[in-house]
Amino acid sequence: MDYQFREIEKRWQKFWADNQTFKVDNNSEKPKYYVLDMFPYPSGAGLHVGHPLGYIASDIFARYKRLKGFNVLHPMGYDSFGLPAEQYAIQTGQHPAITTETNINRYREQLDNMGFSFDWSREVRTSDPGYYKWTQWIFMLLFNAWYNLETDKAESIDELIKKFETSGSNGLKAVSDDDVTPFSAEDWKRKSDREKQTELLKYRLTYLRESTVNWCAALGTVLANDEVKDGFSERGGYPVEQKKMMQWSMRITAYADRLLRGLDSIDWPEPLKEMQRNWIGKSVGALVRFSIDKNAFIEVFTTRVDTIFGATFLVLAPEHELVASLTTAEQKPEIEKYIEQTKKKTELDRMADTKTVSGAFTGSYALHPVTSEPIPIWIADYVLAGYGTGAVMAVPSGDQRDWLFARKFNLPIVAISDAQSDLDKQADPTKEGNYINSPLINGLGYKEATSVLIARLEELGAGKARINYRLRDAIFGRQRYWGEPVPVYFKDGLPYLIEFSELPLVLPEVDKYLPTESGEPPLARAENWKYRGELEYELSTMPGWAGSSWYWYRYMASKEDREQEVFAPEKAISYWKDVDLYIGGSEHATGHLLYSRFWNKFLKDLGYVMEEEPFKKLINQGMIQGRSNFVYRIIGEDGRGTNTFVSYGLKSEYTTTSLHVDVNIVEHEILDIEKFKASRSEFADAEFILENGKYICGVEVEKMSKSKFNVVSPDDIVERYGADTLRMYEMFLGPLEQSKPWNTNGIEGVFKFLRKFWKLFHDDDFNFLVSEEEPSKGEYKALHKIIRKVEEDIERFSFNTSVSSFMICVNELTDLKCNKRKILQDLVIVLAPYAPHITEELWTLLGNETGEISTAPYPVFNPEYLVENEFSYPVSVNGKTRMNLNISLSLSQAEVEQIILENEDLQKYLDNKSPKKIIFVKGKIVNVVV
RNA sequence: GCUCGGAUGGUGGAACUGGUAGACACGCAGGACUUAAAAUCCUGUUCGCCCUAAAGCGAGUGCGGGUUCGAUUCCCGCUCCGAGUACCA
Repeated sequence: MDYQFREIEKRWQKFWADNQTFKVDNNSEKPKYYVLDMFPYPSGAGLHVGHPLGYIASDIFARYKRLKGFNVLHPMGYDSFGLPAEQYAIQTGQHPAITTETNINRYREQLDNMGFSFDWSREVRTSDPGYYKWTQWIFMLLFNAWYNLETDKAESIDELIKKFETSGSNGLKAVSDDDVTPFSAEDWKRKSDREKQTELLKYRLTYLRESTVNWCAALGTVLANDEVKDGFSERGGYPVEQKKMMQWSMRITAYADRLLRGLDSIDWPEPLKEMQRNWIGKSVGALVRFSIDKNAFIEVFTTRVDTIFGATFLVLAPEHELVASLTTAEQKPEIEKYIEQTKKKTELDRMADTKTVSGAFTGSYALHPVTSEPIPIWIADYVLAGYGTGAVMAVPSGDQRDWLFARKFNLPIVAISDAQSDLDKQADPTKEGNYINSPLINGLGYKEATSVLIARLEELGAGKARINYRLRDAIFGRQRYWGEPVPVYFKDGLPYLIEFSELPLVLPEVDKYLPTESGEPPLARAENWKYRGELEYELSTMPGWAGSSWYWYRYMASKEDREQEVFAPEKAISYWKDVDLYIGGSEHATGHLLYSRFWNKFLKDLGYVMEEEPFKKLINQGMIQGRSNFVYRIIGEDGRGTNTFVSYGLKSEYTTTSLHVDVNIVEHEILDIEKFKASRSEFADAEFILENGKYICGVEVEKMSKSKFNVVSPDDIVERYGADTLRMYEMFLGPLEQSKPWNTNGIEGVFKFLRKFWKLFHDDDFNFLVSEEEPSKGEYKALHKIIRKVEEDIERFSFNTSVSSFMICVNELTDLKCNKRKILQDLVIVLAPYAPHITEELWTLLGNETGEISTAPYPVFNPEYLVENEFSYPVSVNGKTRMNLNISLSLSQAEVEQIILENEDLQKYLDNKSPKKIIFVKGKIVNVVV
């Protein structure tokens, strides 16, 4: 039989499902290995050919590790709460659960079609109450926790209450809201229950607070910073504005430093780590107070306290709380006008317009903390209310923005270092040279100056060293329906957790998925919610990242384990520990991957998990872009489109307009004219101007999307070439981490390879036939070359070069007409991770027990077969290639040198001079220097 | 603007710590089989020169320098492309 890929693949996929071949056990003597994919959101469009790239890579790795004797956890699930299903529900009234279920079934079908070795018994769905019960549980843990800076970890809120009871807030080192006021143990005891709860809320790791949030009116919800891109929502692209609202937040800032430090201990791509570092945005500097009068002062944050003597004015953000009280009567109109102006600017304008310098003078002055000189106070929108203290000391000689501002408003520019130059043209932020015009630090360099100054400021009570982070606490509530309900109810306006025994707090049914007329979230419509009427429930739901911030632990719980009342059994967690290899896109750098690290650290602090970091090694697979094809319609003289299309190469001779054409009717840029005519009635009688008898289409690389007719479904490829070809071809396309456009130009080559491989085991009449003969040395050499190569490639995630090596190996064996069992059996195992179906079939034909290839022993590389006695290789003289020498590897270096000296041909090139130097590389002589 | 990647034939891409650049595949050209086509197989394919052939010569990894016996690989400067980020004090 010829290579009947569809029949083989379907049969094995069924076999694996029926036999639960990839079901993994938590009790094993084998070493563990955890290979994880970022689980998908099941969208209505299904998978396109770009989605499985990472899954294929992880599947190859998982299968390889299994063959290598590891107990491999390789699960899959769905991040099934999310906006699209809800938007669809709003439009059609269909419950998001139904939409989600349908989409999941479609995803599953597509995934199964590609022969992945997932343990589906461990599947998770974030929208499943049995799952989100534990998401809610983690929320409750966070609510019941505070961050102790002394022990540098999260602790139970009961510990904090004990501290308050014994010593009040005295000596407490904790992460909290800014507005905490000190109190004694007696004060605490005198507080009412309500007051106590209000105080505790300022310490809880998830808390309710009025804060400025990103409000997206079109989506009717708030968004986290990472869900906003350039002033628009990431999902849907709707405008986002700033709004003050009472909101749930997560105190991720408590973990800022640990999140930063942890990056050094994990094997992640450097760009990704860099993104997280920037997002956390640690800056080391100082807080400095500029006093206004005896009772009031302006506090600024600066990373360059050494430039303080160059500070010639202060600038406040227009929203700064002191602006109103600082504005003098005569400056009032100007200030008000300016604030009015900045309010009108949207967030977008403000970002786009970074060149215009604008501001207004308040009329007030503050005193320089060291020199006591009066310094004018201005406001300007280049100072952000949300960062630092919302106020800066402006040093025009050292900071370009301050310099521009000083120029525009005629404020003095004072040089502070003898190394500064060109101050009339621009600011010079150099740290070189020695300070001038700086009373305390004149003559000193950067390093000493900073510590001298901070010491002095501390002495004066006017400043202190301070580390500032750009990272904000994460807004946690969403005014949406399709998410996890927050397990909280309110009493007297204060939040309380519902009882653990009431979990999961199941998402109630609603009549519509829209906010209520009074603007409350959709959950306000839920009339039959349990305890509704008794309890005033929190009406917002959790954000998309909640369910994905711990899901890898749920996979550790086997199906049986999930009956237990734990998120994952302790025993399972201590066996699997962490994810050894995580594969997914880099777009989650500042979202999912940061939140997951945060929750993981928190769970570690409370002793629920073992490791400080959840994902030891991470690989970003590149995006597969779409490759759009175009036809060119000729524009007639009347300016309207004709029904004549001109081939790409000739289009410059006409006026044309380009039209996307479905990539599925184009092959090697040649349009299938018949299919094109049939595709739409208006094209039925289209005419074509051809080149060389063909219609050549134009090409462009774009994102894969339905509207561009460039979506290629994996199902079509599987139907045509088989899953094994698809898997190998996606790997063959290029390095895993690189983004590349999809094209099928080379897929035939991979398909041919698999068929050749199949033919090795069959005679000319396609009857299975292998020889029991002892293989030759050459045959062993071909085999062991591939064993070594594939091992090396897989270990460094260079799957593309492996595919090439397989092709070389099979070509060599074909040339040798090798059909020896001893060679082929090992080759099957080495290829199995890449092409699991065909290898499983051949494994069975070879007489092995069916379905057991995944537990076969991986062949051991034997270097003996690769040693060659005679090498012929080029030898250079002074770096120029001259001639080939035959030299035995077994000779010593001295003997080789002797041969060179005696070689007449080589001597000619050496002009009979004796070589100065003979260069050996790995025992080979490569160059002779005269 | 800042940070991080990248640039190799007609195309996708190999070359692991500096050691025969262009593996492998696609495409293209020629050939075999065939009445013909498809499929399959074989040969050639970086560019230029030379050529009856065997062979030979020269250039060549975005551009310009440098280190080295030797550079796609390391260093300096530049150009272009991609990603992230953006008034962060």
